[in-house]
Amino acid sequence: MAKEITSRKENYSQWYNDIVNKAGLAENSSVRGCMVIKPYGYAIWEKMQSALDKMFKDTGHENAYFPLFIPKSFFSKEASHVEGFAKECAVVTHYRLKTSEDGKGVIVDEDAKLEEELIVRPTSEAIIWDTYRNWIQSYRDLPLLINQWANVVRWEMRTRLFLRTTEFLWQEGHTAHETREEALKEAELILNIYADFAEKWMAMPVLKGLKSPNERFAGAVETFCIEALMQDGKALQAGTSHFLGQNFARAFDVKYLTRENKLEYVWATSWGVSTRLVGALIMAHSDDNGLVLPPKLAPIQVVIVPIYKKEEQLEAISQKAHAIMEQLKGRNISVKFDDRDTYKPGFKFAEWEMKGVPVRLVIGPRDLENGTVEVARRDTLEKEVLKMENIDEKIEHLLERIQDNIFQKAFSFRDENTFSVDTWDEFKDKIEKGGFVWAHWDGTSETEQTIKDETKATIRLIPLQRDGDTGKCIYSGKPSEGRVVFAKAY
RNA sequence: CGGGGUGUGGCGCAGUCCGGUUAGCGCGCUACGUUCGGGACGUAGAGGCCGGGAGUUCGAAUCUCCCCACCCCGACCA
Repeated sequence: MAKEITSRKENYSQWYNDIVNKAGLAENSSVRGCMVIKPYGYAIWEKMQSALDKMFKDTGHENAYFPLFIPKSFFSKEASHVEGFAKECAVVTHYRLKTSEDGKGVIVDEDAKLEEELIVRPTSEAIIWDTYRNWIQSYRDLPLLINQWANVVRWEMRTRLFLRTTEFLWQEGHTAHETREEALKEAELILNIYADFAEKWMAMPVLKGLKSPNERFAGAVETFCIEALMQDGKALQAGTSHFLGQNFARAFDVKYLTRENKLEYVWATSWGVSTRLVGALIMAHSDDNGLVLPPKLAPIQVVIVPIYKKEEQLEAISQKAHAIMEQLKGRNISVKFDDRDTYKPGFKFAEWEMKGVPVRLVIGPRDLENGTVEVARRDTLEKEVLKMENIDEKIEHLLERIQDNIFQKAFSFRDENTFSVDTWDEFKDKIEKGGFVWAHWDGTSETEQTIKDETKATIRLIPLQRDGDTGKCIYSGKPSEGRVVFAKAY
């Protein structure tokens, strides 16, 4: 039929595109590389936002908003930061248009050239640290714990809906602290929040770790990350939390008076997750029938489809449906009654399946007679007929089981696709097939780069605790302090 | 930036080689009726500067030249 999607086996990236398209999450816009996030996709992002926002606030962070534009000179104050982002910055050079000579269009007014060009933020460290200089004077102003929800622009060469777009939405936290230890603790706190969010809300298991110098954020001393495994065996960086040391404080001259009345540079962190998480969510759970959403992030958790022949039947069913809706809303379950009479039930089943609604209730004449309702779950596609009594409680439990089940499924998948190897041949073989590959590495950038050139695999993370499992680097044979996780990545 | 490809109703395409009345098809859309426990059907409709410009010709979606845009594959990346 027209609505069918490509199978994962046939063409994984086409499958992904089909889901984004047919579930109505997003579409390409007229602007190259930029997407339009459609209402259903945006609703998922809003659910993510509200959960994360609460977690940030519960740990003492406040929201603020900084400008979209960054003066070029600010941007260049931190050397490695510029180097990392310079290649992908959009630059504003003029502030006015005028009608063209032939009167048919508009052109840039060359007389309206900006004295100093503005960079469209690829991230906000520069403008924020320039501001923090004025906000921070003494240890009493610390810690400064700020987050902002914003859009950023990185001029990417190749884009994919949600996973990599020129403009994307994210949150970026920027904190300032008295001590190195405190800043490190903050970076790890956020890392744990990200991991918790991924596992408890997105039902997506993640590994936590440290980035190698090659993969580290431009301007950071350490980058912590969470990494998830997608169904095609590729890794996806789902969130990063950076310990910035005093790099930005030095670059922007942000000093504070210590308790001992001495001037010191402050210690910093920054951290972010983006709309890329929506892409991760899709690739973590969905199947060949469409999107599969974890109940906790599903904009619609339960859909009710009526089956009827005559108008009177619909009326009786509507009554039942509305009663159920009231009960479910009382338990904070979002529910939609799909009483459109322009589509047949079969069509609606397929459509809600495509959109990943976790639970579908079907009420028809038979159910009215028997006091039952048909309950179908999206994750397993199983159907059962339940008595109407305590239906709200049953559904609440079912949603919990679904949340749990899709996490377990993703967890087993990762488990089955995680390997530990000791030889170069084994390494190449496993990397080729996909998955996380634990292997010894000599700790040098050169080796990492060579491995990347030869296999396209990168070090996704270095585990936080290295358990003394020393060995020999799979590539160079030199000593290794412990295994690190390699994978091909998005 | 290299290499390949494609531009035709909202979407997916045919037609282009070999020029010829009114540019087709499927899906979707609108109205009405019949249907309704896994993607319904009938009837009647609406919807096109055939990517843009310049040529050749009695005549161009079709031939020639020049632009433009987008997609795929590589180098870069949350």
